[in-house]
Amino acid sequence: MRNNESSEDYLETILMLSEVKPVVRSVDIANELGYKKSSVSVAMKNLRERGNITVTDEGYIYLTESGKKIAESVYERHKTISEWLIGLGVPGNIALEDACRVEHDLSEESFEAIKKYIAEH
Amino acid sequence: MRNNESSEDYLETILMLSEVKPVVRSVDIANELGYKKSSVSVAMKNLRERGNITVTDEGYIYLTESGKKIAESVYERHKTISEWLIGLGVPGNIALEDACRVEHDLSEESFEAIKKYIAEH
DNA sequence: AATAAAAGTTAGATTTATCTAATTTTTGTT
DNA sequence: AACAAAAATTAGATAAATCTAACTTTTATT
Repeated sequence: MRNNESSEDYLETILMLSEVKPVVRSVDIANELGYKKSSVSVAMKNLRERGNITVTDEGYIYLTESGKKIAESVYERHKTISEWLIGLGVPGNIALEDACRVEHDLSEESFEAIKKYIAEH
Repeated sequence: MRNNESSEDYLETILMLSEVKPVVRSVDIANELGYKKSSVSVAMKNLRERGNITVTDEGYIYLTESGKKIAESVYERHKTISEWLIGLGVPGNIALEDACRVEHDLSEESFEAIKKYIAEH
């Protein structure tokens, strides 16, 4: 029915992991998301075929330009939404969980409007 | 992976339709949501089995108490979120589409926090 | 009452994203 | 080099929500 929520989550996770680890492998993603390695393996194959990631011979995963663009967009939403919810008094763990879902749901228009509003208040 | 988004949508649609129509039938839901009759038929069977709706011999669909509770909760979110987005300058049609998605993804805590914030501003 | 139209149901297909289990490949340690 | 451990892959299963196509039942019209 909906969008590429699953793919967006994988790309976002690759970006987040790459900020704290020297290299990102399938097994790192599996641990981070709580999925089985086999699920991640299939998902990486799809992302590779769609040109959103490259995988080296050693199994190191890198975002392509298109993948990075998606990942950064989702990650920005994640941070903006979770910080905003926390600012409204929502407990951190709940705010983060909610942000993980809502980040995929908003149109560009709505997200920009929210961002602008937050910046002004 | 996630919640009962589909079921919540059906229940919300039944509630919305019941506000503007004397009775609600499967075909009305199919038209409203743009689904095939067969899909709605299966979905109504599930909602019936879960005790969220009753269906009369004539095929009229009514929410049970539990169904109404879910539907009203989702519908309130729908209205609150869409009105808020519109208030931020998001075009109406986009705000409504976004609300249709976000309404299923917010925790009770986050929704209440947003509602409280809106009421105070 | 006969027939057409509308509504509802059933069976089977499709897609997506996960899983388990088994296998293969790679890496690291003795 | 041999072996164990870790990582990756493959094949097949499952679940959810939709679809198409065919069929049945109900309602409305002549």
